[in-house]
Amino acid sequence: MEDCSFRPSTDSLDDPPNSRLFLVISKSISEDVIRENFSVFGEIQDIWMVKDKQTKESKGVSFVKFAKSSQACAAMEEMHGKCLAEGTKPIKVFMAQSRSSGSHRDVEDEELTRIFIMIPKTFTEDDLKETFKEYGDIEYCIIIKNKTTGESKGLGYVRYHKPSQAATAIENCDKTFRAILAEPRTKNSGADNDYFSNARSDHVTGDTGMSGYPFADASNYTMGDGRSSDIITRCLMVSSRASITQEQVYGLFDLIPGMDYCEMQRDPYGFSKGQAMIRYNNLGSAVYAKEKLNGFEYPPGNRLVVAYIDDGEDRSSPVGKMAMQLVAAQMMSMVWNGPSGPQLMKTSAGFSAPSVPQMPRVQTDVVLPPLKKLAPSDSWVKERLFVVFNPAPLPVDVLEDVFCRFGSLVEVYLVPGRNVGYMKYAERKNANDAMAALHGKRSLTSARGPIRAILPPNRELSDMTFSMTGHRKDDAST
DNA sequence: CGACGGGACGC
DNA sequence: CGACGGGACGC
Repeated sequence: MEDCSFRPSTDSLDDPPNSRLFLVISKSISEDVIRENFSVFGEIQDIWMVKDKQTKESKGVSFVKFAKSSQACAAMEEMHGKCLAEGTKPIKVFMAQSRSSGSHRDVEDEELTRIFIMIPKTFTEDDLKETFKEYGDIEYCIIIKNKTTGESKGLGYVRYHKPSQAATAIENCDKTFRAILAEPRTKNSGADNDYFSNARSDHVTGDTGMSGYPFADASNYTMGDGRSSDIITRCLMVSSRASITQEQVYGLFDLIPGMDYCEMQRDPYGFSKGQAMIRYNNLGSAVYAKEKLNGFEYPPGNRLVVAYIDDGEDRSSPVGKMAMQLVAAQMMSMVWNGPSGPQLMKTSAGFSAPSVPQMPRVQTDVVLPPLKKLAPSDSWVKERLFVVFNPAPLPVDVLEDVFCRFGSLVEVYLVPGRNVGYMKYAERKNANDAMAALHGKRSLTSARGPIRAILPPNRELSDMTFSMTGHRKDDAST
């Protein structure tokens, strides 16, 4: 694997951290003797004895660089206090301070024996112990909990007895634990912002919008609501506070097939009014678009308002309104969602939709597996797909629809303000299956541009890249 | 007490 | 082309 004995000792950086030892030894000890005694602990990448520039005489100080921190730690533990030759003083072995630190303070075991990890919220301290005892004797395990509710914050500490045990755990435990050495607790300055970090809500995209947003209550229409704005037409008006381009509106509403018109509204002076008109060629698409996109955060944090507008062509009598809604909703439900679309069920409550095989809400030339349930939200994420959208992200529910089909999808996360996101899976195999199925295939509804995704490892680079080409419903004929 | 050298490019 | 959000302890 990583023999690389030909590699010149170029690594002047202390990489990985804590892999270089600082030795205080008798001036009479040679480099060869050091090598003999230390190479039994692992791959030595470099030995450097500090010598007087003129006399070339050893100053009794050496550095030994190992490939791994665990090797350096084991050597330190075993060799500290040993005599390397008759009549010489016992050697001292410390972890070398990182070259950039500038400090020459001894690194204490205290700083090398406690690891800090991310764990599922369901993990108990006993689970922690069971998981991490294979790397060495554990002094204690602690899970960080909310002090008032006692609920786990998904973070923990494991204190080992020896630095080599902590290093081995960091090197060998599952990467999803993100194990690192814990900063010593005594130092208050580093992480004293507990109050801020603890106040974080789970919803990154603030929920502050609903209250105080003038259009907030214009969301889903309700049955029996007699407002005159509830006429059903093929024509929609979308309003946005944040500036939004015609491209973006087009991309968003074109996700629903049947759009035949989309235009930003401008005032008489040509300034955008933050509104756009969209017309579909059928009522069902318009109903579905309003249902799905009204209140949708786009860009994240900006709640779109979508309402029907009367284009003079699709007036419906108040009497027929409800029937129209039900028919349109049911139709779209069959086409897009299968019988169990959560939002549409609200509209057609009590109405038993015909049983239709699950059809994806997206159009692909890939045969997608059937819908699968999402994994529980507190599932441990073992793999993520990194997805790039162009020009704009697809709605989360559409992405869920596609990516859940390979199983164990935990969450779709879109990076706020960027055209990228992550599909998180509880099982690596499912993520790989999604890649295998979608790699190079034309799929997904029309973001009018390619969507590409890669499988990023949690740490390592990966060359597994695939692209999904946007597919417009209305170019099926071409 | 006991702390920082050597070497150097390929698209 | 395009890349992030979590993560710190009452001694």
